[in-house]
Amino acid sequence: MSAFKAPIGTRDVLGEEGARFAAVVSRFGRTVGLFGYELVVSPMFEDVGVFRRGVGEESEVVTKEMYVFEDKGGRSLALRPEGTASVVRAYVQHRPPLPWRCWYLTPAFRYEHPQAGRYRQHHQLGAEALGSADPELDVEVIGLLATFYRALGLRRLELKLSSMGDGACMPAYRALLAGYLESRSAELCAEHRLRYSRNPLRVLDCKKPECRLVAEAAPRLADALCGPCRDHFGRVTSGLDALGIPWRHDHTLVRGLDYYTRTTFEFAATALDSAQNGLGGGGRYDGLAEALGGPPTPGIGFGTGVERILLACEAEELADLGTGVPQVFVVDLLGGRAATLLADELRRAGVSTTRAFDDRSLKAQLRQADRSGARLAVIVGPDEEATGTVTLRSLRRDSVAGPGEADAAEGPGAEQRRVGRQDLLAAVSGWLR
RNA sequence: GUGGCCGUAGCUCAGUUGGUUAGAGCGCCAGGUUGUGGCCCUGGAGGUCGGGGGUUCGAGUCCCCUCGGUCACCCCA
Repeated sequence: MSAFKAPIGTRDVLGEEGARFAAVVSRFGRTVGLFGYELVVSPMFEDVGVFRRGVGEESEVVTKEMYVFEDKGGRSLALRPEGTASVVRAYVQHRPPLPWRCWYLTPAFRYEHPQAGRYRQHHQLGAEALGSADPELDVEVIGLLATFYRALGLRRLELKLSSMGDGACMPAYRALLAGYLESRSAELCAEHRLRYSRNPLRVLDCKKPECRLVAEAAPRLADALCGPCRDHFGRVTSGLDALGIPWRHDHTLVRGLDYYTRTTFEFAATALDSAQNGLGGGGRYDGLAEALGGPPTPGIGFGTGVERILLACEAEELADLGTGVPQVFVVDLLGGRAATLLADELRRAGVSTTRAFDDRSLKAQLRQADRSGARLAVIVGPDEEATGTVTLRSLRRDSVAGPGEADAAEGPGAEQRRVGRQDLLAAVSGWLR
């Protein structure tokens, strides 16, 4: 096969799916607008250090999944594997007034073996809020994501919540856990027997039965939290309760990115039976700005995958995401220029309009009009031209109501009628109402 | 990175122990209607059977390699 295909793990979104993709994005835009977040656009590639130091040297994403390349100037760059590190880098560079609350849509690249709901390029919608350590901000950000999912009509969701502690209690817990694991290291699975000391937290969500057994009895982070972290977590959960957002404390929620402190959360779609049912997640990253060379600045945010959302909507059979079908289809038997002008007039008036090209037969144009999903055809041919009129024809089963003369041959209740050329807009908008 | 399953028209698939010019449905295009879509009828276009090599008189069918898809592990959106 000599024709090119999209690279492995990537895909083209078009047709019906394109309409749903656009609907998801626009609904996110509406939601963040409701919350007063501003759009931030940052580059799709960054100095590789942004991710190494931001996401974490030890993380799976950085160690094995990054697309790293050298440009012609010898700079070492990486395609962004996620959104947060870039946004925080932009914050450090521009220092916008705090609190800075923003949102984005970005492709994300990870070199992984593709499978259901997982691609080498996927798309994330995200929001970040920097400059406040107030737990009410955590509640707002999680609430924003919940509001968005609700706006899409998603119902079968589970919110998992945890706390990663902070600079005071996390290192102590890590040491405590490492000590515990050492005492039972012989019982761990082959992989973790050798690597538990490098990142003890990973053992907690290892799926191997032997590790699970050891993890059951391990000291819990929730019990090791310092006072301030415990208070913070309590304020977050009570805030979610107050907003009526159900949640579940998940001790095994150890998110893969190293920058998280305190609150971490993840929404899973229970309607999805595939292995990848995580819709979106995030957390607080109070040390991230500093790690990227900026002033200490607390922050919290999330990313959510558009492809996963689309899968979840499909699983919950949410058909009504609003497709981009036009309202009017102009049929032109005069060679095509008349359609250009009529479509322009309708579009200027805010009526979404499409038309045919290549001067096809009336039959062919109407067939195309039917398929387009438009409600109404506006037909111009020699007869209309001679009489200064246009013909409005219903493309549905209903008849053409409103102003204008019913087609003499069809009588009242006809599915098409003639109106004066100058009455086009009034007749069309009357009909579409 | 590891493993299971699968690659025949745009899509979903059929193709008998290897045997003539590779089929169907849907979709697309045209006609049946001197200006009327949806339903129906008729016709048409569209395939180097993923690619390469091998076995054979002969390969969509058998063997090897390779590329791709899919699902799972790992990890994550």
